[in-house]
Amino acid sequence: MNDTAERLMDLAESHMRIAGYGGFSFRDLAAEIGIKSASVHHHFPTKAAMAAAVARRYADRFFAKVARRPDETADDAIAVYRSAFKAALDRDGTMCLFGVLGAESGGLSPEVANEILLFFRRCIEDLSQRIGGPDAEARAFQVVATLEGGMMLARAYQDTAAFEHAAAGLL
Amino acid sequence: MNDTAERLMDLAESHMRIAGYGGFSFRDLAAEIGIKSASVHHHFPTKAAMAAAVARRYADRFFAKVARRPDETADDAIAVYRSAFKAALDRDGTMCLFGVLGAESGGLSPEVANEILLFFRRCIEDLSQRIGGPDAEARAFQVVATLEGGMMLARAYQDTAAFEHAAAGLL
DNA sequence: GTCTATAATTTGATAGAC
DNA sequence: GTCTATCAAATTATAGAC
Repeated sequence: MNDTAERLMDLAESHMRIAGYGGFSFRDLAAEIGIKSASVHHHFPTKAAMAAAVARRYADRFFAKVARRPDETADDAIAVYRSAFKAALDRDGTMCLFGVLGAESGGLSPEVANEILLFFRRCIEDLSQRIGGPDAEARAFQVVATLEGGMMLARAYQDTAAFEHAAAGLL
Repeated sequence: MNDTAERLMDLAESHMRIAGYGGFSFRDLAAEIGIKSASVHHHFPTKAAMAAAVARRYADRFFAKVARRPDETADDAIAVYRSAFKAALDRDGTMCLFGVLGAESGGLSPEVANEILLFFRRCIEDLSQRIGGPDAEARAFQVVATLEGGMMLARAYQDTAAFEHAAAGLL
């Protein structure tokens, strides 16, 4: 992966986390790094392919960040997920990429919609195992829903305190 | 409010709840009821104004549906909100209009973004009062976040069971 | 209230030179 | 890897007739 492609993905991710899939065009990205939109197609054949690539990179980084700790408890696992989501919010006030894309997934191409499904399936599966017990899966759904919903509220309020309030009751 | 405007709002709401603000055009709506896009501008001056009107109508209906019951407990109030959100999901599998718009609110015009903020503020204020107690506001944020996030997960999974799992732990 | 016609802009994408 | 040039399509919106 060369440098220009990385910078394009950085910009695409940033725009999508603010305004969704429709929140950027190849011309926007090209202008921001000083090239032409035709050159963007050299790195990514279509917009959908680019969004899918950005989604995969986001997922890779996310799951590296929440990797299982030795001797962790169920509450530890939940805290790790909460911290991972919160980090993005604190950095620049933007929400989880998959929270944005998931909300508008009904209008996205199958290749992007599939990445969304893979991300959340993996979240639920991983968290369920780490929480354990009879209601682990339902609890995992609750944790992910609360964190994603909390980020959405923080976005609407333009105040990260909304996320803190929402997530406070999880532990 | 005449019949054509109502039908246009019905369609706009449906499209937005599936694919967000970018999920419809005036031409789409016009074609679906057999008129031309120029005629849509007779009912709504701009797309943003139309979206704001749809948002206000959705909020009015929502708050009528969750209106406070006599002698309700805190759990009753939470159950009322859960039922109201669930109803939409069961009807056609689409999520809350404000959940979709909230996620992409960073790219929406101020007049639409403001309706989003008003809706969630009113949700939190109403729910806080009906829950009561010292941590009522944080609890209200948690409830709304979990329900909105749960709908988003149900959308991504294309399975309403995801919402059920997420919301199960609220009561 | 709806139409035709059209303007002005943006968008995703391609062909081919350098 | 980036460029110029361009295309076809879509989008929001307006003017003015009926």
